[in-house]
Order: sequence, then structure tokens, then C-alpha cells
Amino acid sequence: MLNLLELEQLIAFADFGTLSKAAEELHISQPTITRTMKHLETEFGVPLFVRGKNKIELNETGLKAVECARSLLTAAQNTVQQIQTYHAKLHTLTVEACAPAPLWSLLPLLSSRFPEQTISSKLSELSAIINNVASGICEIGIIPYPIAIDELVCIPIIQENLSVCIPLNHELASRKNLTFEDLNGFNCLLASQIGFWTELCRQKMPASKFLVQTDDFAMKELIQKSTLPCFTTNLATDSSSILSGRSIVPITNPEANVTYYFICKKSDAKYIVIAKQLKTLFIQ
Amino acid sequence: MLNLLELEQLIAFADFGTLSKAAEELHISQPTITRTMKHLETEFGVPLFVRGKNKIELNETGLKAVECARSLLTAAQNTVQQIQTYHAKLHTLTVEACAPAPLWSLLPLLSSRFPEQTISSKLSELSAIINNVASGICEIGIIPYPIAIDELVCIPIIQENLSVCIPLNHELASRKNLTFEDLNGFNCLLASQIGFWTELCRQKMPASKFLVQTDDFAMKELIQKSTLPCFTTNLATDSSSILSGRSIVPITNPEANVTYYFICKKSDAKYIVIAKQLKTLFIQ
DNA sequence: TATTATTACGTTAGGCGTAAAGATT
DNA sequence: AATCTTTACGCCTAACGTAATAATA
Repeated sequence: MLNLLELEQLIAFADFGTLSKAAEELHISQPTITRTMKHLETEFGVPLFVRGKNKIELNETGLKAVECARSLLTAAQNTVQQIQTYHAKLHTLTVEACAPAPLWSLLPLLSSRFPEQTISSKLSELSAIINNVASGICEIGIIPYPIAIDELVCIPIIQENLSVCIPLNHELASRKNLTFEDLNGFNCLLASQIGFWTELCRQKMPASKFLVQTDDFAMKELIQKSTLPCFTTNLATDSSSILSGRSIVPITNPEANVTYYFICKKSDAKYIVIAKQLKTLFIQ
Repeated sequence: MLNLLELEQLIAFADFGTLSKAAEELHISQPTITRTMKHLETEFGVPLFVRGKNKIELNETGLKAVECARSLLTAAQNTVQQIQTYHAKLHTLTVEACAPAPLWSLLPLLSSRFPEQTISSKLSELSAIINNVASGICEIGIIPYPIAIDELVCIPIIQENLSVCIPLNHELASRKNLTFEDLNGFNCLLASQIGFWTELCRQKMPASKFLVQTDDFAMKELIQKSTLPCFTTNLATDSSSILSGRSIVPITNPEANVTYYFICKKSDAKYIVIAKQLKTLFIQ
């Protein structure tokens, strides 16, 4: 039976030209590699080298053997990786969502229901979410509208209502309701990592500039020390003290009041249970 | 680095169901295979088994690992065979001929000119000879007529003239010449392994039956003890005593007097030399 | 002289088998 | 009781490195 370590030595010899160099590179002694080359010849049953008194080189068969050895070795390495990724995929439950808020309720539920699974979540584009769930790249998706696809279930789970937080002395602060159209033109603070909301704001308020803050501390500072409008929702977990100096005004556009839908493959019954659980908690 | 022997044990376990059975089949002890399975798990870095107190079975990753191991193992076996056949092909000079006689001169020449090569020869159908030389499956071909193919050289080397051997008291024995048409209808003795001659006789003498003898001794006995016509040629090496009771009459059909052509790839200059050597010996 | 392959030899470590234990049916 | 896996232990082989040899450029 072939020994991959021996093939590795053969390849090293082919790469470095002499047994000495190869031995040095592999941190083994010359006699060892000499022995290995002889052993390889007996394993293959054919001569692989032309030997001079103090030189040795590959013959034509040897060159072919090196070529075969390379592909066999990479095949072996691929095998290991294949097994490892297979194992990882088997123990990873991947969630892709269009916004972070529904994950706050979903992820803890998944963790407790599937404690042996690694729960992996990320924000993605809407089309990517649907494609990846459909193709099995991820198991669960969260999208802000219902879809009807044969192999997928689509269950409403949570509603999120967007409001704008306006400093009390701002001209819009006294309004009971606002629309994107009212806000269009006012520059706003915006947190990063809010999924599809970012794009929605940009579309609905094309005349506004958005000051996107990646740092949470900076965001809070700016909310308190600036007069720029910012946003919150019914699901936001910010302590209310941060918004104490501001008026919270609901945005009435239908796009600002979304119902999140849980999607997964119909065959994944174990996940559907979770969705129904969320639905009973949050819808009605 | 993976060890193919260990993978073989994994496969044996998958095939035989228990470590004990697998150990027995592989003629190793149970502890050995237990150790190997553990070692495989550390090599892959992932669990492959679900273990009970006195039972062990493959988990899902393990099943995948077995599948991968199988393909890797067959790849390794293929590698060995590939190298061996590559070596064989490299050291084998294959000749395919339409008849045995030209080989009697050609093969000794090839053996002495290429002593390190294994000379392999066989009789083949005409179309197979040309195809195999053109495609590189064999290096040298011998055919009974010239051809013109771009990549091949075609050199006349030897002539063979067919005669019929007729008992002295036979009605045709006194003829100076004969044709296939004269012989048609007379049943004849025929040696086996005479290449295209067999088919030629059957075509030219459709009314005759041929008693094909595979055994050399039987052939000689029948020549001496029967009155059936048989054949010989100018290249035949049979001692003339065998044919002493018979009249040897040349057959005048052009098909019975062939010139053999040596064909090989134009790129194989080393073989062309041999052909020219034969040509000077036998032509003119 | 410096580099290279090979041979000889002594040592060591890793792998195997035996024996025993633990556990299940 | 029989079967199976795992652990413990001791042996032994097989592989490695050091040192020496031979040969070349």
C-alpha cells in the first residue's frame, strides 16, 4: 500500500533536485530519503531513477510518478478538508436576515432548541437570502415581505415599526406622524448594520444625507450632542434615557412598518416549529 | 498526513459492521483497529463515530468519510497501475503484422537493436494494424500492400510467394503453375496463425473446405499421410524432407505474391532504420 | 575540497498483540 | 453466557539518525 509521506518525499526530491536538498527541506536525514526512494521503487515495482555514482535523477517513469503523486496528495488533502467542511456544515445552523431586530428574538430560541448546533447569522441582501435558503446554503432566512416558493415555507413572525427621533426644538418635533417624504432633505444619523433599512432610507429620502455610524459609542454621543434626526423602532433595545431629549414620531409609510417573514425549506420541519413559536409570541 | 492503511481499516469497519469483524477480516487485533479509528478522528479533526458502551457506529460525518476514503483508496490503486503500465509501455515495442513470415526476420533485428525493450508481436486484422500504428497503440505494423497516410512511413521490406504442395499422384501435380481458380473446390490443409492468408484462401477458393490445424505435429503428420494439398512459401522454414513426396507448384495470382510493407510513425526514425535494413536484405 | 549518494550500524519510538476489564444483549 | 469495545501493558520490529564510505565536479 502506498504511503503518502513517502510520496511527499518523492515530490520534494522532484522540486529540490537533489536528495540532500529535499532531506534538508523536510527536516529528515539523507539516508532516510534514499531508503524511501528505493522503497517507492519496490512499491511501484518499476525503476523510477537513473543512478550515477554520486547523482540520482528521475527517469521518464519517475517523472510520471511525481505527477501522479502530486495529484494523489492533493486528493488526500482535499479529502480531509471535505470531511471537515462536511462536519462543520452538519453542525452549523445558518440564518440570513434582512435586518438585525428579528434575530434578537430568533437566535436565543435556536440556541436553546439546538444546543449542539453552531448558530451562524448574518445580514444579507434580500435576493441572496431567498436564493441561499432555496439552494440550501443557509437554513433559515428572514425577509420583510411574504413570498410564495414551492419548496419553502413562509411564516410571519414579528412586526417592526420605524419611528424617527427628533430633538424637541426641531421643527418636526411636534408632529404626531411623519412620512419619509416629510423627512426627505433632512440629514440623519444612521447606525450601520441595520440591514435593508439603510437602503430603504436612501431610496425614500434621496435628498437626505445619512451619517452612518459604525461605532456604538459615537452614535450615542451624536444622538445626545447633535440635533440630527435619528431612528428607532418598537423592537429597539436602546435604553430610553438616550432618547430622553427627543420626540419619537412614528413613520406612517407602509414600508416603514414591516412584518418579518421566516422562511426555510418545507422539509425542515424542526425549524418551522420555531417560527410558529415566534409567531404566537409576537403576532397579535 | 493521512495513512491509506488506516483508511482501509475504516472501510473494512463500514463493510463488516463491527470492529471485531473488520479486525478479523484484516487479520489484525481488535485493539489495533480501535486505536486506528481514534487516530483517524484526530487526523480529520472531527468525530466520525457515535460510541455506546459496547457498540460503535459511524455518524453522518463518518459515512461521508468512508465514501471519501473509498475514492481515495481506489485513486491510490489506480496510481500504482498507471505507473506500471506507463513503464511497460515505455519499454515495450509492439509489432502488429498481417502474417508471421516477415516477423521471422524483423523480430531478431529489433531484439538486437533494442535489447532493453520488450518486443511484443501479434497477428492482427489489416484495418486494426493501420489504426493502431496511427494512434500509437503499437509502434510498428506489417501489411501486404502500400498505403499513403500523412504521419506514417511505408517501406517495402520482404516478398512472399505462395505455392501449393500437391502429392505427386495428384491430378494437378504435373502443372508448372496454378491459380486459386484451379485449386477452388479441392479441400486443403491449412496451418493456423498464418494471418491474412487464411482469409485470402477462403475468399479465393470459396468452394474448398480448409482443415485448419492448430497443432504443428498434427499438421506434419497430415502432410505425409494424406493426399490433401497444403501450402508453403519462399519464406517457409519447414525442412524440405516433409514435403519430399509432394510437388511444389507456384500460385500465379498476384494476391498470392505479396510484398510486405513496414509502417510506423514518421517521428519514429529509429524504427525506419530497421525497415531500410530489411529492405536491402530482401528486396532485389 | 565540497557536495552528493550510499552503506553500515546502533538506538529508539511507535505500533502491534495479549490479556483483562467493563458493558450490553 | 456470549459478544463487543476499550484500557493497560509489554514486546518487538521497523524506521530513523549518526557515522563512515565512495565518488564526482
